Amino acid sequence: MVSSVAELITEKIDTMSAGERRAAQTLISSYPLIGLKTVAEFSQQAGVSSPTILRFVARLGFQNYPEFQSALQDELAAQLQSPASRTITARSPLPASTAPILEAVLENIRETFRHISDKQLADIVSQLANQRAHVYLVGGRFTDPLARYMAAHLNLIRPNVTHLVGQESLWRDRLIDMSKRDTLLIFDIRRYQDSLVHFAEKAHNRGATIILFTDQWLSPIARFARHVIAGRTAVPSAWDSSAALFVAAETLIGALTRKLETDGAKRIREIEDLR
Amino acid sequence: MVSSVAELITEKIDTMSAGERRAAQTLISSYPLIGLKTVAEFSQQAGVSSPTILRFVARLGFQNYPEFQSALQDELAAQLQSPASRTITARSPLPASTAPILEAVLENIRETFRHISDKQLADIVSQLANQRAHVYLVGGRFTDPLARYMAAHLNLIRPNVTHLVGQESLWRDRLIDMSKRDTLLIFDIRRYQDSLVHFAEKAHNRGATIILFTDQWLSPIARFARHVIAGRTAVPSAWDSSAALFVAAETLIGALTRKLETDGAKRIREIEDLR
DNA sequence: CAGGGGCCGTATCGTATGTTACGTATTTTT
DNA sequence: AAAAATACGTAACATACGATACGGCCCCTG
Repeated sequence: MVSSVAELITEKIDTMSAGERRAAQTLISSYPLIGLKTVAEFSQQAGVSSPTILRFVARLGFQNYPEFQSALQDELAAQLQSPASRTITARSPLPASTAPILEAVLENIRETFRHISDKQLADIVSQLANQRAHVYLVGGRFTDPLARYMAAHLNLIRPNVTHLVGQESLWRDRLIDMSKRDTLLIFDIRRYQDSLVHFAEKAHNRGATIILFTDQWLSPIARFARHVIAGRTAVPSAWDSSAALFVAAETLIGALTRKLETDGAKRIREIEDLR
Repeated sequence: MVSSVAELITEKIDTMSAGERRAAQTLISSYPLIGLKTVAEFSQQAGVSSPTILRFVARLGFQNYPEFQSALQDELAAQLQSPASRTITARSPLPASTAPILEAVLENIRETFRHISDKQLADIVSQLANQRAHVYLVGGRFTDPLARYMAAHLNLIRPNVTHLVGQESLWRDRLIDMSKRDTLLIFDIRRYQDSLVHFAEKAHNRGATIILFTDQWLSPIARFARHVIAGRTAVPSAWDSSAALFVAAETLIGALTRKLETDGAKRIREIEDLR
């Protein structure tokens, strides 16, 4: 099995003619970006004609140019997805140690936050800072604990926080209480649960603002969400990792606490007194 | 001067309509590859129509779609040029406000695993691998979600897993079922809860093996525990961070899955069939 | 030196892609 | 509550792109 186009080239370059070799070398010299541009640009860059490029692509075994481009894009996707994966696969196929998973998790967290801007965070925080509006939290099979964790903290720093538990039919009863200014915070990663999607849609129809924590492939709920936090979940393991979402949730809690600290400090003191 | 398309998006996202935001979120979630594909594919992926994609591109300030694609390709070229530049760009876009907390969390995770040996992990895993023995999980105020998360996974890969919920009096009733070979997995961080300590002591007296997830100052339960995972929790925030413990829990799940994969794979398949 | 085969570019064709106009639904405003 | 404005999708359009047929050139061979 040959995985990368680059390997394919080195494999077949002996069977190529002069013009095709020029195409190959041009592609390798700025791999793989030239290949993503049009045939015309590629040919001009290589100093050959368009048909030569197409013959070059055909010799690599691709049926047509778009198929060749798709292969390059898939490679690129694999590279960009987890930069750590290169070093991982470079070492050993099945390491007994936990280091690879750990590195992947750390990289996931970093990558996740690279796509979260200050402004987005600030918007979400101010949405959650409206203490008169209700905040509802709900999660899926594996993410419900995240919702629970966040609800436990939110309950401390502001009123009107509800974690929706148990059966879906129980959630539905709370829909009636949701109004335009309320917020629904949903956690949903693969495999996305129909029940969550339906619930999100209904809440959306009632005008609630939806904040979605999901994975990088985006739950269908993204369609209804005002804000989307897309966390990286891929790790070299049988399971996905929710660590990045967990850290994102913690960060949100921290930011909200800072924003509400004047009110919040008083509230927390009162709660402590009650214990 | 605005360099990256990603920055452009965060800058203009609140001037966008719902459909355009979907496009933006989709692009960011798998940045930037979807933007290199055709308008049709992009629109389908985002769940909107082609014109919406084009309106989205236009709002970002591009004259037409190819110009937008060129911008993405130029970015990609700059990134791919030097592998070192990736780590550079990896730092700068991190949101300023969350950066300190984020760095602290990452360092906490790394530091936590520095104190966990492969042998310790292996010992815990083989303790949990005994499928005939029961595994009980319980957590404190903020750590109960961690216990719940772990229980959700453990339940999939082995039988006889019980997450103890609700009032302490309910836990006590399970003590009678605990025997010498059973395992109690406890999460407890500051402030350590008396109820958990008492429960751990009683379980210990009945001969159960206790695995403790705690913070670096060690819960008093450590006295009774056979294994202790001490996670770093300190972050520059009002709250402690349980992220390191969360990752440790995920790692344990992963390691156990690998150990039980022959049995586990069959079990998971059966569970899938039942859904 | 004549003949043949392979290589490459020019020019043309069909099609997939980006673009735009228009109508409908939804939301917002008065 | 009505009307205006905005947002979104359907469908028709034009362009630009990839594909292909064809002809000339070079090199190798007899």
